Amino acid sequence: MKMVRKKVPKATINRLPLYLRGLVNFYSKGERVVSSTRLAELIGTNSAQVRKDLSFLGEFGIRGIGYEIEKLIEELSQFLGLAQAKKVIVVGVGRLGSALLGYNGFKERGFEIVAGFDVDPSKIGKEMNGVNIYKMDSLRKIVKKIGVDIGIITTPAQKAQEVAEKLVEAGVKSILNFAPVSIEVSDKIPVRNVDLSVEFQILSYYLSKGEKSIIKRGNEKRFGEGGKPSIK
Amino acid sequence: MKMVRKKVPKATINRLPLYLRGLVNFYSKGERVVSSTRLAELIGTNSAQVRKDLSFLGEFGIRGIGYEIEKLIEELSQFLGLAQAKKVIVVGVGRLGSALLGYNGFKERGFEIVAGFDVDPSKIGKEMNGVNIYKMDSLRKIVKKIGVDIGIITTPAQKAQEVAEKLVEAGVKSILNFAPVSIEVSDKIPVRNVDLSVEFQILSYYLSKGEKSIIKRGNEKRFGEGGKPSIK
DNA sequence: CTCTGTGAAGTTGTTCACAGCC
DNA sequence: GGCTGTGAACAACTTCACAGAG
Repeated sequence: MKMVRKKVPKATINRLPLYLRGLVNFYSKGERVVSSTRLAELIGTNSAQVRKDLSFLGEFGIRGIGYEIEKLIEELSQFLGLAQAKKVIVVGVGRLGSALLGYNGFKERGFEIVAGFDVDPSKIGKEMNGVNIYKMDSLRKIVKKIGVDIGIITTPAQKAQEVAEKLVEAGVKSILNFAPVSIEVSDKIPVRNVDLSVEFQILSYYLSKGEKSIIKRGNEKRFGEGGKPSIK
Repeated sequence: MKMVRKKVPKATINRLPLYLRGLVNFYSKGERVVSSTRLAELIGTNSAQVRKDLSFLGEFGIRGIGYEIEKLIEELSQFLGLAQAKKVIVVGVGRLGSALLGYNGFKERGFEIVAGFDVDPSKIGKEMNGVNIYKMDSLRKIVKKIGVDIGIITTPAQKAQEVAEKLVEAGVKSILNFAPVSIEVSDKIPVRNVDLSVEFQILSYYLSKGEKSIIKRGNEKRFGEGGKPSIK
């Protein structure tokens, strides 16, 4: 029972879902084995990177052959905690919120949107794509009842911080924020931000520079609030 | 006329739009000067990081005081190439594509969506939020005519690669891809990928680990295709 | 005394290069 | 001969710590 699996770098964590995506794709095309080189091409890195990344989870390659796709998918899913389905809610059923409610691809991947919330009376009580829209006041009660893994914020910027606090208070375990502000959650709740204007602006820079190709991958950590430095 | 401004790290580039966002926010609240510490809190990093990042663009802080917000906004906008408005098209007017077409926040920030494209005859010829939807066959002609800075891909995964190639071929200068596949563009065209399932899966990992807070920021580079290493 | 700008130190992440197994 | 796994070298990025300006 060896428990001390080496610490997996954040940068690696961010790539694992991409490997998984590619592997599932390969598998559905009938392939059963894949080399690090092939996987690397797929996500725009090199084979050494792939081998190093995968080596953090264990040794499941076969020298001279490659990786058995089915087994790798299993290992990655396990490692990423995808074994059980996750429950997701969407707060803010505007254009983007509606688009997310309407997309069925998440469910296939184990992320089920179980409720929507909004303040607009014309939306409350309706259902979209089989998902009920509730009023904000019900958030706490519903979250307590069904247990929610991920809360998506698709409200206007000014409401985002307030919503984030309500989500945490209600017991939502992590947050995906689409509002164009940084939200501050006092707790140790994982938060990821997706700001499309930021994406545009980064592209704008490379455009104006006449720069080379870039592939975006998530990254950047922070602990709690203050930015306390760690041990030294 | 000193031209050899130091190379700005990718990690810094990815943070600049966040500083800009925060500065605009501060400014609209009537503030005129800001310290590195305050800016750092805003995006979840520390003051040394902020000062180092800004120092790559020049010296515009005032010792003992801080940064003049208006000036910093100007410098950042300039640096990111936001001085002239950018033209954007959306290929794939499904749920997500429609949401993007309907959102007016981009225009305010200088990114104007000038056309949509789809294969669905029921959408072609319509207009959404003042943007005309064209058939895919018109892509080349329209892009040639108006000049397009950013092409957004919101098609199903199977079509994304094909669309990417058409965009490049038509002369679109950069790509923002929402389809859940890695696209391969032969040219030196900047590409950024946003895959919401990937975001979910990264959150899933931190959830299952009971891990600390993370803030996502884009990152990861690649040159052209092969992954050729650089000079040694 | 406050807050910036920046070399230097420290940390994290990537690539090399080769031993080991198929 | 082909491909993985991995220490060691290298490169990128972050944080420290302090000189210097207001």
